[in-house]
Amino acid sequence: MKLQQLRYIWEVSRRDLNISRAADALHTSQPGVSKQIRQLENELGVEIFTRTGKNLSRVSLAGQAIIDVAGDILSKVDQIRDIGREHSAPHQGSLSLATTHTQSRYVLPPVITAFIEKYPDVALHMHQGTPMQISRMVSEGTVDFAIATEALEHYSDLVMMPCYSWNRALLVPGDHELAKCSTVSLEQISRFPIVTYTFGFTGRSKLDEAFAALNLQPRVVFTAADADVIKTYVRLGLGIGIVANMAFDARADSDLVAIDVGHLFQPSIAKIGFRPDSFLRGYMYDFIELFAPHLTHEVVEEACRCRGEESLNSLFASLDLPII
Amino acid sequence: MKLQQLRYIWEVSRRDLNISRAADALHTSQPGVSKQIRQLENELGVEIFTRTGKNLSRVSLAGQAIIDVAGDILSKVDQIRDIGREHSAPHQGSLSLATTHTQSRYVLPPVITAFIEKYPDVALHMHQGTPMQISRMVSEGTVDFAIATEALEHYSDLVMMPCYSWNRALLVPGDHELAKCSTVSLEQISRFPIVTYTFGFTGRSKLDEAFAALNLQPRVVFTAADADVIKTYVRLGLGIGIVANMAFDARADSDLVAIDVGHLFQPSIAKIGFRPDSFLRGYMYDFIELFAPHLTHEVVEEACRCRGEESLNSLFASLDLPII
DNA sequence: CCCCATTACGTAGCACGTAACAATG
DNA sequence: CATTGTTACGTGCTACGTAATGGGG
Repeated sequence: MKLQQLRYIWEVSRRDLNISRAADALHTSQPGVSKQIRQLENELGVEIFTRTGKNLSRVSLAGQAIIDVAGDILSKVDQIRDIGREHSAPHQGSLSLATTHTQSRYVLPPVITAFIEKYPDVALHMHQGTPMQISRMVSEGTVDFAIATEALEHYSDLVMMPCYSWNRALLVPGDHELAKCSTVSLEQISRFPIVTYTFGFTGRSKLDEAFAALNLQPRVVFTAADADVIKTYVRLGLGIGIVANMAFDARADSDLVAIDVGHLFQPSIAKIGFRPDSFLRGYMYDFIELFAPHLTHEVVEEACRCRGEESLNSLFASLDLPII
Repeated sequence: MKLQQLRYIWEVSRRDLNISRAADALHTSQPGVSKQIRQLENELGVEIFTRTGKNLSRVSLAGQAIIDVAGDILSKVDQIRDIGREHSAPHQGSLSLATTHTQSRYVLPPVITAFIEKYPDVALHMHQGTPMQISRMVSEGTVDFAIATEALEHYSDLVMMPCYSWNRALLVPGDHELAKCSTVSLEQISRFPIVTYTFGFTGRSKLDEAFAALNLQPRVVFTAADADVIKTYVRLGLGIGIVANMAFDARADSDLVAIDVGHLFQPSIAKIGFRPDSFLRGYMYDFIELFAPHLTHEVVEEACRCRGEESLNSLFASLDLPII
């Protein structure tokens, strides 16, 4: 058994059982891949892929188990490479994030600035996507970290750490009748058409819960995945906006009035998540700490060790989060 | 990076950093090992072993991390081999157990008999040792299973499942004054010299606790690691014996009288433990079920999935164990 | 007829073994 | 001087690439 062979079956299973495409992706010849797979199957005495005629049709039962373990092995091989790099060139490497619009547009810029100043030789890759997309990316190992408020729970195999707590702001045009109110109630809000996030984005669920609890039916006339679009339609007078409070920029949005409505909704918690079996480079720990100062190197390591849900929760129960 | 290289550094670190001995163990030449290690170090850009002159003196910081991951990889490679065997020859393979004397002498014989009848082609390896020794063996992967009452807790990285609950019997010679009592108290027992297990063996701790709770100081005049020795000294009249009740054989020990003292002590629970990352062959599931019928294939798989202590406990809380 | 996997075959690289060498106690 | 790791060198295996072959849809 050779690492190449594991890499081959892994890639073939990823590429819809197409050996040719897998060979391309691996920068090698297709007969070579074919032969190595056969050799591995011979050595193990079991078919990994079942063939119909000349094509691979599906993964055998044993094959699936083998490929899963092969995936573990390959990720651990990468881990060893990272350990080497960490000790030979601690300030070089790459860091890839997957985040939502809210994070990358309003929260991350100062963090990224500080990071690239400290680590100019670390190549930064940022991927934006829906909460579900970014969860999948980190779960599959495409990126190192995911940062989001929603959907990270769906992948239970991730380590998730709370970063900060935030709540909402009500945005109205300067000439709106609510503009002079320093505080508003849910009843008042529900009288106006509302522009806010699409379901599944940026804590939308907590918003719905608050109205439902009072048996109010808010008239949501427009939903978008990000606050920039929401603000645009608030400016057009389509309705009043409810956005994450970090999305209001006093300077750039001086034509709008923001009214804090944190007392009306449950706070949401933004989290950072990563695979528990990944090796974290030194600069990755630093990135986390830049983003969430309470998540020091030690706390993160402790969180990695906690496999169970409960022990993780108890670890963070005592910490008080920054509130934005 | 090649699997061989990982095997080499792993073996060298196991063999006290002696490349020559590692090469012997690996059935290859010593220069080959030396060269491959250097190549790996080159590729990773980091020294795995620090050398003083010509000898390897110790493992570097990065080296230790690398070796640990290499160990994981190698065990997963074995796992893949096992998956292959499981599907090509499900009734062939090997099963190695580490158990205490109590288990192997009194509890396991019928289980083993049934097992080898069902799986004549599975090579069975049994290792006997102290609770600490067998815990270490299973933790290091030397054996597949450990079966014991004590010490398995010390290795928290193991999956441990309760098998049966047992308590103690008092053994006295036929002419002893307690021989006619159908039931005895701790006070009565504490009046006589006692022969029982050495500390750390076969539930000895529960025994001490029971006396301590009543502020009694039993006169333990002789301790042994197994019931056979204890019975021998009871026969010699050195004292009365307290042993696990499964250690009394009505036929072979007809010269002794056994008095059940289960009401005087907390019951002990015998457990089976294995590494959570090991691949269990089909016959291994069957072995477990032969030994502890409530531990079916499904229950064991469920237990493997539970990483946390708590979730494991809650899984078994509802099961009622066989009582011996 | 195109796509795709397998077989055939030649080559280049490399892992491994033998032998010689160096350093350490 | 015994033990141990490294360097030097030759060889045999094999992984891989090119080319040819064969099935399926």
